[in-house]
Amino acid sequence: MTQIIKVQKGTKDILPQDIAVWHKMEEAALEIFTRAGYKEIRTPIFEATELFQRGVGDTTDIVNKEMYTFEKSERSLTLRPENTAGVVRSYIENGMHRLSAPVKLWYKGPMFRYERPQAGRQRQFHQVGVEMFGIEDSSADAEVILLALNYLKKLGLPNLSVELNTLGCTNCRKEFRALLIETLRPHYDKLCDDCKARFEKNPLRLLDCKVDSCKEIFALPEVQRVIQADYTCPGCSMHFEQLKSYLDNLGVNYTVNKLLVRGLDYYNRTVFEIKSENLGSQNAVCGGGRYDTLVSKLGGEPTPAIGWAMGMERLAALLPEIKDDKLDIYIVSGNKLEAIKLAERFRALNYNVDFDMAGKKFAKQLEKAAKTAHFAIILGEDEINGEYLTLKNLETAAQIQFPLENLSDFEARTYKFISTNSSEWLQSKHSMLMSGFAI
RNA sequence: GCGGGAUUCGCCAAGUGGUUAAGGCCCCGGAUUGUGGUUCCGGUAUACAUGGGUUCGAAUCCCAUAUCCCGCCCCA
Repeated sequence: MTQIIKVQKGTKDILPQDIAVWHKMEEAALEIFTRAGYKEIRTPIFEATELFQRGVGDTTDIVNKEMYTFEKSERSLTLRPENTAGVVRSYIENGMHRLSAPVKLWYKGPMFRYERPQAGRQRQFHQVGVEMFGIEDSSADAEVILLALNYLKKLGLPNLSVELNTLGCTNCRKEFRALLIETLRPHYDKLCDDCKARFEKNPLRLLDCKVDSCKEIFALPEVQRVIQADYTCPGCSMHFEQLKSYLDNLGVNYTVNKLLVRGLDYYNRTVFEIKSENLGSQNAVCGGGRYDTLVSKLGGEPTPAIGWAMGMERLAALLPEIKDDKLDIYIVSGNKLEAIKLAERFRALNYNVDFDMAGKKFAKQLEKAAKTAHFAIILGEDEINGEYLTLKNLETAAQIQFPLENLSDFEARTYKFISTNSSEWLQSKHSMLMSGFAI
Protein backbone atom coordinates (compact mmCIF):
# COMPACT_ATOMS: atom_id res chain seq x y z
CA MET A 1 0.00 0.00 0.00
CA THR A 2 1.18 3.49 -0.78
CA GLN A 3 2.68 5.31 2.19
CA ILE A 4 0.33 7.98 3.48
CA ILE A 5 1.65 11.50 3.88
CA LYS A 6 1.18 12.90 7.35
CA VAL A 7 0.64 16.41 8.58
CA GLN A 8 3.95 18.12 9.30
CA LYS A 9 5.40 18.35 12.80
CA GLY A 10 4.02 21.35 14.65
CA THR A 11 1.10 21.82 12.25
CA LYS A 12 -2.52 20.80 12.67
CA ASP A 13 -5.66 20.39 10.65
CA ILE A 14 -8.54 22.40 12.02
CA LEU A 15 -11.32 19.91 11.39
CA PRO A 16 -15.00 20.63 10.72
CA GLN A 17 -15.98 19.58 14.24
CA ASP A 18 -13.57 22.16 15.68
CA ILE A 19 -14.20 25.06 13.34
CA ALA A 20 -17.04 26.70 15.26
CA VAL A 21 -14.71 28.16 17.89
CA TRP A 22 -12.56 29.70 15.12
CA HIS A 23 -15.59 31.31 13.54
CA LYS A 24 -16.47 32.68 16.96
CA MET A 25 -13.01 34.22 17.43
CA GLU A 26 -13.03 35.70 13.93
CA GLU A 27 -16.53 37.09 14.18
CA ALA A 28 -15.82 38.61 17.59
CA ALA A 29 -12.65 40.23 16.18
CA LEU A 30 -14.49 41.79 13.27
CA GLU A 31 -17.24 43.08 15.52
CA ILE A 32 -15.14 44.46 18.38
CA PHE A 33 -12.37 45.99 16.27
CA THR A 34 -14.77 47.49 13.75
CA ARG A 35 -16.70 49.06 16.59
CA ALA A 36 -13.49 50.72 17.80
CA GLY A 37 -12.68 52.15 14.37
CA TYR A 38 -10.13 49.54 13.26
CA LYS A 39 -10.03 48.30 9.66
CA GLU A 40 -8.86 44.85 8.68
CA ILE A 41 -5.68 44.50 6.61
CA ARG A 42 -4.44 41.33 4.94
CA THR A 43 -0.78 41.20 4.03
CA PRO A 44 1.10 38.38 2.27
CA ILE A 45 2.19 35.30 4.18
CA PHE A 46 5.76 35.62 2.88
CA GLU A 47 7.88 38.73 2.73
CA ALA A 48 11.49 39.63 1.98
CA THR A 49 13.70 38.06 4.63
CA GLU A 50 15.29 41.45 5.19
CA LEU A 51 12.00 42.87 6.43
CA PHE A 52 12.12 40.63 9.47
CA GLN A 53 15.87 41.02 9.98
CA ARG A 54 15.48 44.78 10.08
CA GLY A 55 12.01 44.84 11.63
CA VAL A 56 11.93 42.14 14.27
CA GLY A 57 15.67 42.45 14.86
CA ASP A 58 18.64 40.26 13.99
CA THR A 59 19.54 39.55 17.61
CA THR A 60 16.19 37.91 18.35
CA ASP A 61 15.62 34.17 18.59
CA ILE A 62 12.80 34.55 16.10
CA VAL A 63 15.10 35.84 13.38
CA ASN A 64 18.18 33.85 14.32
CA LYS A 65 16.80 30.37 14.55
CA GLU A 66 13.06 30.24 13.99
CA MET A 67 12.39 31.56 10.50
CA TYR A 68 11.23 29.53 7.53
CA THR A 69 13.45 31.07 4.87
CA PHE A 70 13.78 29.97 1.26
CA GLU A 71 15.29 31.22 -1.98
CA LYS A 72 13.35 31.84 -5.17
CA SER A 73 14.76 33.62 -8.22
CA GLU A 74 17.72 34.80 -6.16
CA ARG A 75 15.45 36.45 -3.64
CA SER A 76 15.50 35.46 0.00
CA LEU A 77 11.93 35.06 1.23
CA THR A 78 10.57 34.18 4.65
CA LEU A 79 7.22 32.94 5.91
CA ARG A 80 6.10 35.61 8.34
CA PRO A 81 6.92 34.77 11.97
CA GLU A 82 4.72 37.66 13.13
CA ASN A 83 2.72 40.33 11.40
CA THR A 84 3.75 43.70 12.78
CA ALA A 85 6.66 44.01 10.36
CA GLY A 86 4.39 43.19 7.41
CA VAL A 87 1.73 45.66 8.46
CA VAL A 88 4.34 48.37 8.93
CA ARG A 89 5.78 47.59 5.49
CA SER A 90 2.32 47.98 3.99
CA TYR A 91 1.65 51.15 5.97
CA ILE A 92 4.82 52.73 4.53
CA GLU A 93 4.45 51.37 1.02
CA ASN A 94 0.86 52.54 0.70
CA GLY A 95 1.54 56.00 2.09
CA MET A 96 -0.81 55.59 5.02
CA HIS A 97 1.08 58.28 6.94
CA ARG A 98 -0.88 60.76 4.80
CA LEU A 99 -4.13 59.53 6.30
CA SER A 100 -5.34 61.37 9.34
CA ALA A 101 -3.84 59.89 12.49
CA PRO A 102 -4.43 57.56 14.12
CA VAL A 103 -4.41 54.82 11.51
CA LYS A 104 -5.94 51.76 13.17
CA LEU A 105 -5.53 48.34 11.60
CA TRP A 106 -6.26 44.76 12.62
CA TYR A 107 -5.34 41.41 11.12
CA LYS A 108 -5.66 37.71 11.62
CA GLY A 109 -3.89 34.81 10.01
CA PRO A 110 -1.24 32.11 10.14
CA MET A 111 2.32 32.74 11.34
CA PHE A 112 5.31 30.41 11.11
CA ARG A 113 8.13 29.76 13.55
CA TYR A 114 10.50 26.82 13.53
CA GLU A 115 10.38 25.82 17.21
CA ARG A 116 10.00 22.68 19.24
CA PRO A 117 6.23 22.13 19.47
CA GLN A 118 4.59 21.79 22.86
CA ALA A 119 1.33 22.73 24.51
CA GLY A 120 0.29 26.15 23.22
CA ARG A 121 3.04 26.25 20.63
CA GLN A 122 3.01 25.10 17.04
CA ARG A 123 5.16 25.80 14.00
CA GLN A 124 2.18 27.13 12.12
CA PHE A 125 -0.09 29.03 14.46
CA HIS A 126 -2.56 31.87 14.15
CA GLN A 127 -2.55 35.35 15.52
CA VAL A 128 -5.13 38.06 15.68
CA GLY A 129 -3.72 41.50 16.37
CA VAL A 130 -4.09 45.25 16.12
CA GLU A 131 -1.72 48.10 15.28
CA MET A 132 -2.28 51.82 15.84
CA PHE A 133 -0.07 54.37 14.07
CA GLY A 134 0.50 58.04 14.67
CA ILE A 135 -0.27 58.66 18.35
CA GLU A 136 2.54 59.09 20.86
CA ASP A 137 0.31 59.96 23.80
CA SER A 138 -0.28 57.21 26.33
CA SER A 139 -4.02 57.42 25.69
CA ALA A 140 -3.23 55.26 22.64
CA ASP A 141 -1.53 52.69 24.87
CA ALA A 142 -4.54 52.66 27.16
CA GLU A 143 -7.02 52.31 24.32
CA VAL A 144 -5.13 49.46 22.75
CA ILE A 145 -4.93 47.56 26.05
CA LEU A 146 -8.60 48.21 26.67
CA LEU A 147 -9.39 46.89 23.21
CA ALA A 148 -7.58 43.64 23.97
CA LEU A 149 -9.57 43.27 27.18
CA ASN A 150 -12.82 44.02 25.38
CA TYR A 151 -12.08 41.36 22.81
CA LEU A 152 -11.33 38.82 25.54
CA LYS A 153 -14.48 39.84 27.36
CA LYS A 154 -16.52 39.38 24.19
CA LEU A 155 -15.14 35.85 24.01
CA GLY A 156 -16.16 35.29 27.62
CA LEU A 157 -12.60 35.35 29.05
CA PRO A 158 -12.67 38.39 31.31
CA ASN A 159 -10.55 37.14 34.21
CA LEU A 160 -7.05 37.36 32.81
CA SER A 161 -4.19 39.28 34.35
CA VAL A 162 -2.47 42.23 32.68
CA GLU A 163 1.25 42.79 33.25
CA LEU A 164 2.84 46.07 32.33
CA ASN A 165 6.33 47.53 32.08
CA THR A 166 8.20 50.32 30.37
CA LEU A 167 11.45 49.81 28.51
CA GLY A 168 12.28 53.49 28.11
CA CYS A 169 13.31 54.99 24.80
CA THR A 170 16.54 54.83 22.82
CA ASN A 171 17.76 58.07 24.40
CA CYS A 172 17.33 57.13 28.01
CA ARG A 173 18.59 53.64 27.37
CA LYS A 174 21.81 54.87 25.81
CA GLU A 175 23.44 55.68 29.12
CA PHE A 176 22.24 52.52 30.79
CA ARG A 177 23.44 50.48 27.85
CA ALA A 178 26.91 51.96 27.92
CA LEU A 179 27.13 51.47 31.66
CA LEU A 180 25.97 47.88 31.41
CA ILE A 181 28.50 47.06 28.69
CA GLU A 182 31.31 48.57 30.74
CA THR A 183 30.26 46.71 33.85
CA LEU A 184 30.02 43.37 32.08
CA ARG A 185 33.07 43.68 29.86
CA PRO A 186 35.48 42.16 32.45
CA HIS A 187 33.26 39.05 32.51
CA TYR A 188 32.85 38.77 28.73
CA ASP A 189 34.82 35.53 28.40
CA LYS A 190 32.58 33.76 30.90
CA LEU A 191 29.30 34.61 29.12
CA CYS A 192 27.45 32.03 27.04
CA ASP A 193 27.58 32.18 23.25
CA ASP A 194 24.15 33.79 22.92
CA CYS A 195 25.13 36.53 25.33
CA LYS A 196 28.43 37.13 23.56
CA ALA A 197 26.58 37.56 20.29
CA ARG A 198 24.16 40.05 21.84
CA PHE A 199 26.79 41.83 23.90
CA GLU A 200 27.29 44.85 21.66
CA LYS A 201 24.08 44.79 19.65
CA ASN A 202 21.50 44.39 22.37
CA PRO A 203 22.96 44.04 25.88
CA LEU A 204 19.57 44.50 27.56
CA ARG A 205 18.53 41.08 26.31
CA LEU A 206 21.35 39.50 28.33
CA LEU A 207 19.44 40.21 31.50
CA ASP A 208 16.92 37.43 31.01
CA CYS A 209 19.49 34.84 29.99
CA LYS A 210 18.78 31.60 31.90
CA VAL A 211 22.24 30.03 31.68
CA ASP A 212 23.56 29.50 35.23
CA SER A 213 27.06 30.87 34.63
CA CYS A 214 25.55 34.05 33.15
CA LYS A 215 23.08 34.39 36.01
CA GLU A 216 25.99 34.25 38.48
CA ILE A 217 27.63 37.16 36.73
CA PHE A 218 24.44 39.20 36.74
CA ALA A 219 24.03 38.49 40.46
CA LEU A 220 27.34 40.18 41.30
CA PRO A 221 26.80 43.29 43.47
CA GLU A 222 28.37 45.75 41.04
CA VAL A 223 26.22 44.41 38.19
CA GLN A 224 23.04 44.38 40.30
CA ARG A 225 23.60 48.02 41.23
CA VAL A 226 23.48 48.96 37.55
CA ILE A 227 20.49 46.72 36.78
CA GLN A 228 18.38 47.96 39.67
CA ALA A 229 18.94 51.63 38.92
CA ASP A 230 15.93 53.38 37.43
CA TYR A 231 17.23 54.65 34.14
CA THR A 232 14.07 55.91 32.47
CA CYS A 233 14.30 59.53 31.39
CA PRO A 234 11.71 62.09 32.54
CA GLY A 235 9.77 61.84 29.25
CA CYS A 236 9.45 58.09 29.45
CA SER A 237 8.60 58.13 33.15
CA MET A 238 5.88 60.66 32.49
CA HIS A 239 4.51 58.57 29.64
CA PHE A 240 4.34 55.49 31.85
CA GLU A 241 2.77 57.38 34.77
CA GLN A 242 0.12 58.79 32.45
CA LEU A 243 -0.66 55.35 31.07
CA LYS A 244 -1.12 53.98 34.59
CA SER A 245 -3.35 56.90 35.38
CA TYR A 246 -5.49 56.23 32.31
CA LEU A 247 -5.79 52.56 33.22
CA ASP A 248 -6.66 53.37 36.84
CA ASN A 249 -9.39 55.72 35.70
CA LEU A 250 -10.70 53.16 33.23
CA GLY A 251 -10.93 50.52 35.95
CA VAL A 252 -8.33 48.24 34.34
CA ASN A 253 -6.54 45.95 36.79
CA TYR A 254 -2.85 45.43 36.09
CA THR A 255 0.43 44.70 37.79
CA VAL A 256 3.78 46.30 36.95
CA ASN A 257 6.38 43.65 36.21
CA LYS A 258 9.89 45.12 36.01
CA LEU A 259 11.20 41.88 34.55
CA LEU A 260 8.85 41.95 31.59
CA VAL A 261 11.26 42.35 28.67
CA ARG A 262 9.89 41.18 25.41
CA GLY A 263 11.97 39.29 22.90
CA LEU A 264 11.37 41.46 19.90
CA ASP A 265 13.85 44.27 19.34
CA TYR A 266 11.42 46.88 18.11
CA TYR A 267 9.69 47.59 21.39
CA ASN A 268 10.24 50.75 23.40
CA ARG A 269 8.38 52.37 26.29
CA THR A 270 5.19 50.41 27.02
CA VAL A 271 5.23 46.62 26.89
CA PHE A 272 2.48 44.37 28.23
CA GLU A 273 1.24 40.81 28.35
CA ILE A 274 -2.09 39.26 29.22
CA LYS A 275 -1.80 35.87 30.89
CA SER A 276 -3.99 32.96 31.88
CA GLU A 277 -3.27 30.42 34.59
CA ASN A 278 -4.95 27.71 32.57
CA LEU A 279 -2.44 27.36 29.77
CA GLY A 280 0.54 25.56 31.32
CA SER A 281 3.89 27.15 30.77
CA GLN A 282 2.96 29.01 27.57
CA ASN A 283 0.64 31.23 29.55
CA ALA A 284 0.70 34.48 27.58
CA VAL A 285 -2.42 34.84 25.52
CA CYS A 286 -1.62 38.36 24.35
CA GLY A 287 1.61 40.30 24.03
CA GLY A 288 2.33 43.74 22.73
CA GLY A 289 3.86 47.11 23.16
CA ARG A 290 4.94 50.39 21.66
CA TYR A 291 7.34 50.53 18.71
CA ASP A 292 7.94 54.19 17.96
CA THR A 293 11.09 53.70 15.87
CA LEU A 294 10.07 50.78 13.68
CA VAL A 295 8.36 52.78 10.94
CA SER A 296 11.41 54.99 10.38
CA LYS A 297 13.75 52.01 10.71
CA LEU A 298 11.91 50.42 7.78
CA GLY A 299 12.17 53.59 5.71
CA GLY A 300 8.97 55.45 6.55
CA GLU A 301 8.33 58.84 8.11
CA PRO A 302 9.02 58.71 11.86
CA THR A 303 5.69 57.54 13.27
CA PRO A 304 4.88 56.43 16.79
CA ALA A 305 2.95 53.15 16.94
CA ILE A 306 1.64 50.51 19.31
CA GLY A 307 0.02 47.12 18.91
CA TRP A 308 -0.49 43.63 20.22
CA ALA A 309 -1.05 40.09 19.02
CA MET A 310 -2.93 37.16 20.49
CA GLY A 311 -2.28 33.49 19.83
CA MET A 312 -5.53 32.07 18.56
CA GLU A 313 -4.69 28.46 19.42
CA ARG A 314 -4.13 29.60 22.99
CA LEU A 315 -7.40 31.49 22.97
CA ALA A 316 -9.17 28.44 21.57
CA ALA A 317 -7.70 26.33 24.37
CA LEU A 318 -9.39 28.61 26.90
CA LEU A 319 -12.77 28.62 25.19
CA PRO A 320 -15.40 25.95 25.73
CA GLU A 321 -16.03 23.57 22.87
CA ILE A 322 -18.94 24.55 20.69
CA LYS A 323 -21.31 21.88 19.48
CA ASP A 324 -22.00 21.63 15.79
CA ASP A 325 -25.13 23.39 14.75
CA LYS A 326 -27.73 21.08 13.33
CA LEU A 327 -29.21 21.66 9.92
CA ASP A 328 -32.60 23.32 9.82
CA ILE A 329 -34.04 20.81 7.40
CA TYR A 330 -33.10 17.41 5.99
CA ILE A 331 -35.11 16.35 2.99
CA VAL A 332 -36.15 12.72 2.88
CA SER A 333 -36.94 11.67 -0.66
CA GLY A 334 -36.44 8.87 -3.15
CA ASN A 335 -36.45 11.38 -5.98
CA LYS A 336 -33.11 13.20 -6.09
CA LEU A 337 -34.12 15.72 -8.72
CA GLU A 338 -37.19 16.84 -6.74
CA ALA A 339 -35.11 16.82 -3.55
CA ILE A 340 -32.49 19.11 -5.10
CA LYS A 341 -35.16 21.44 -6.45
CA LEU A 342 -36.84 21.70 -3.07
CA ALA A 343 -33.52 22.10 -1.26
CA GLU A 344 -32.68 25.00 -3.55
CA ARG A 345 -36.01 26.68 -2.82
CA PHE A 346 -35.50 26.41 0.93
CA ARG A 347 -31.87 27.48 0.71
CA ALA A 348 -33.03 30.59 -1.09
CA LEU A 349 -35.22 31.26 1.97
CA ASN A 350 -32.07 31.12 4.16
CA TYR A 351 -32.63 27.68 5.63
CA ASN A 352 -29.68 25.31 6.03
CA VAL A 353 -30.83 22.31 4.04
CA ASP A 354 -29.34 18.98 3.03
CA PHE A 355 -30.72 15.79 1.52
CA ASP A 356 -29.71 12.23 0.76
CA MET A 357 -27.47 11.63 -2.24
CA ALA A 358 -26.38 8.13 -1.29
CA GLY A 359 -29.67 6.49 -2.32
CA LYS A 360 -30.48 5.25 1.14
CA LYS A 361 -33.78 3.70 2.04
CA PHE A 362 -36.52 5.77 3.59
CA ALA A 363 -35.94 4.67 7.18
CA LYS A 364 -32.19 5.28 6.87
CA GLN A 365 -32.77 8.74 5.45
CA LEU A 366 -35.03 9.58 8.34
CA GLU A 367 -32.43 8.27 10.76
CA LYS A 368 -29.85 10.55 9.21
CA ALA A 369 -32.33 13.44 9.40
CA ALA A 370 -32.88 12.82 13.11
CA LYS A 371 -29.13 12.91 13.74
CA THR A 372 -28.30 15.97 11.70
CA ALA A 373 -31.34 18.24 11.54
CA HIS A 374 -34.13 19.81 13.55
CA PHE A 375 -36.79 19.12 10.92
CA ALA A 376 -37.33 16.60 8.18
CA ILE A 377 -39.23 17.33 5.03
CA ILE A 378 -40.65 14.19 3.53
CA LEU A 379 -41.02 14.37 -0.21
CA GLY A 380 -42.09 10.94 -1.40
CA GLU A 381 -44.28 9.84 -4.26
CA ASP A 382 -47.46 10.72 -2.41
CA GLU A 383 -46.24 14.24 -1.77
CA ILE A 384 -44.98 14.83 -5.30
CA ASN A 385 -48.21 13.54 -6.82
CA GLY A 386 -50.29 15.56 -4.38
CA GLU A 387 -48.06 18.63 -4.72
CA TYR A 388 -47.43 19.04 -1.01
CA LEU A 389 -44.62 18.36 1.41
CA THR A 390 -44.69 16.79 4.84
CA LEU A 391 -42.82 18.71 7.52
CA LYS A 392 -41.79 16.63 10.51
CA ASN A 393 -40.59 18.03 13.81
CA LEU A 394 -37.88 15.55 14.74
CA GLU A 395 -38.07 16.33 18.43
CA THR A 396 -41.79 15.94 18.88
CA ALA A 397 -42.41 13.56 15.96
CA ALA A 398 -45.34 15.76 14.95
CA GLN A 399 -46.03 16.28 11.25
CA ILE A 400 -47.95 18.73 9.12
CA GLN A 401 -48.41 19.14 5.42
CA PHE A 402 -47.78 22.18 3.35
CA PRO A 403 -48.53 23.00 -0.29
CA LEU A 404 -45.49 22.84 -2.58
CA GLU A 405 -46.49 25.52 -5.03
CA ASN A 406 -45.60 28.62 -3.01
CA LEU A 407 -43.14 28.63 -0.13
CA SER A 408 -42.99 32.37 0.35
CA ASP A 409 -45.05 32.38 3.54
CA PHE A 410 -43.68 29.04 4.76
CA GLU A 411 -42.08 30.46 7.85
CA ALA A 412 -44.98 32.65 8.86
CA ARG A 413 -47.49 29.86 8.41
CA THR A 414 -45.48 27.15 10.13
CA TYR A 415 -44.03 29.37 12.84
CA LYS A 416 -46.10 27.90 15.61
CA PHE A 417 -45.22 24.42 14.51
CA ILE A 418 -41.52 25.11 14.18
CA SER A 419 -41.19 26.90 17.48
CA THR A 420 -43.36 24.52 19.43
CA ASN A 421 -42.29 21.77 21.77
CA SER A 422 -44.35 18.71 22.57
CA SER A 423 -46.29 20.31 25.41
CA GLU A 424 -47.39 23.10 23.13
CA TRP A 425 -48.22 20.78 20.32
CA LEU A 426 -51.99 20.65 20.91
CA GLN A 427 -52.24 24.40 20.80
CA SER A 428 -50.24 24.58 17.62
CA LYS A 429 -52.29 21.78 16.11
CA HIS A 430 -55.34 23.86 16.82
CA SER A 431 -53.89 26.90 15.10
CA MET A 432 -52.84 24.80 12.13
CA LEU A 433 -56.40 23.55 11.78
CA MET A 434 -57.63 27.11 11.96
CA SER A 435 -55.33 28.11 9.14
CA GLY A 436 -56.60 25.32 6.98
CA PHE A 437 -53.88 22.65 6.93
CA ALA A 438 -54.37 18.96 7.15
CA ILE A 439 -52.55 17.48 10.11
C1' G B 1 18.97 22.56 20.90
C1' C B 2 18.37 19.91 26.11
C1' G B 3 15.45 16.81 29.70
C1' G B 4 10.88 13.48 31.28
C1' G B 5 6.44 10.57 29.71
C1' A B 6 3.56 8.28 25.96
C1' U B 7 2.17 5.65 21.14
C1' U B 8 -2.90 -1.12 20.37
C1' C B 9 -8.82 -0.03 14.38
C1' G B 10 -11.51 6.70 12.68
C1' C B 11 -12.19 7.59 18.55
C1' C B 12 -11.91 5.36 23.63
C1' A B 13 -9.67 1.12 25.52
C1' A B 14 -8.34 -4.46 27.68
C1' G B 15 -4.09 -7.16 27.26
C1' U B 16 2.75 -6.91 31.16
C1' G B 17 6.56 -13.52 27.22
C1' G B 18 2.54 -18.69 25.02
C1' U B 19 -3.19 -21.06 20.22
C1' U B 20 -7.19 -16.97 15.45
C1' A B 21 -5.31 -9.39 19.89
C1' A B 22 -11.24 -8.41 24.09
C1' G B 23 -14.93 -4.74 24.50
C1' G B 24 -17.43 0.07 23.75
C1' C B 25 -18.38 4.27 20.42
C1' C B 26 -18.62 5.79 15.28
C1' C B 27 -19.80 4.02 10.35
C1' C B 28 -22.68 0.46 7.05
C1' G B 29 -26.67 -3.17 6.51
C1' G B 30 -30.88 -6.28 8.21
C1' A B 31 -35.19 -7.24 11.52
C1' U B 32 -39.10 -2.94 9.85
C1' U B 33 -38.91 -2.49 0.91
C1' G B 34 -43.09 5.52 3.47
C1' U B 35 -41.66 7.19 9.54
C1' G B 36 -36.01 8.14 13.03
C1' G B 37 -33.49 8.79 17.73
C1' U B 38 -34.82 2.59 22.00
C1' U B 39 -33.94 -2.72 21.07
C1' C B 40 -32.00 -7.15 18.65
C1' C B 41 -28.85 -9.34 14.81
C1' G B 42 -24.96 -8.89 11.45
C1' G B 43 -20.89 -6.36 8.74
C1' U B 44 -16.48 -3.29 7.69
C1' A B 45 -11.20 -2.30 8.93
C1' U B 46 -3.14 -5.24 6.40
C1' A B 47 -4.84 -1.80 14.95
C1' C B 48 -0.05 -3.43 18.36
C1' A B 49 4.11 4.03 15.47
C1' U B 50 8.65 2.54 12.30
C1' G B 51 13.30 -0.27 11.86
C1' G B 52 16.46 -3.63 14.18
C1' G B 53 17.68 -7.06 18.28
C1' U B 54 16.92 -10.88 22.42
C1' U B 55 13.84 -15.49 22.59
C1' C B 56 11.56 -21.96 20.73
C1' G B 57 7.89 -17.93 20.92
C1' A B 58 7.31 -10.50 21.42
C1' A B 59 1.81 -5.80 21.58
C1' U B 60 4.54 -7.31 26.08
C1' C B 61 11.93 -7.26 27.11
C1' C B 62 16.29 -4.23 24.78
C1' C B 63 18.28 -0.45 21.18
C1' A B 64 17.53 3.27 17.51
C1' U B 65 14.21 6.54 14.85
C1' A B 66 9.57 9.22 14.22
C1' U B 67 5.41 11.66 16.22
C1' C B 68 2.57 13.57 20.25
C1' C B 69 2.32 15.29 25.31
C1' C B 70 4.88 17.75 29.65
C1' G B 71 8.98 20.93 30.97
C1' C B 72 13.69 24.22 29.76
C1' C B 73 14.76 28.18 26.30
C1' C B 74 11.84 31.57 23.70
C1' C B 75 7.28 33.46 22.41
C1' A B 76 1.32 34.36 20.96
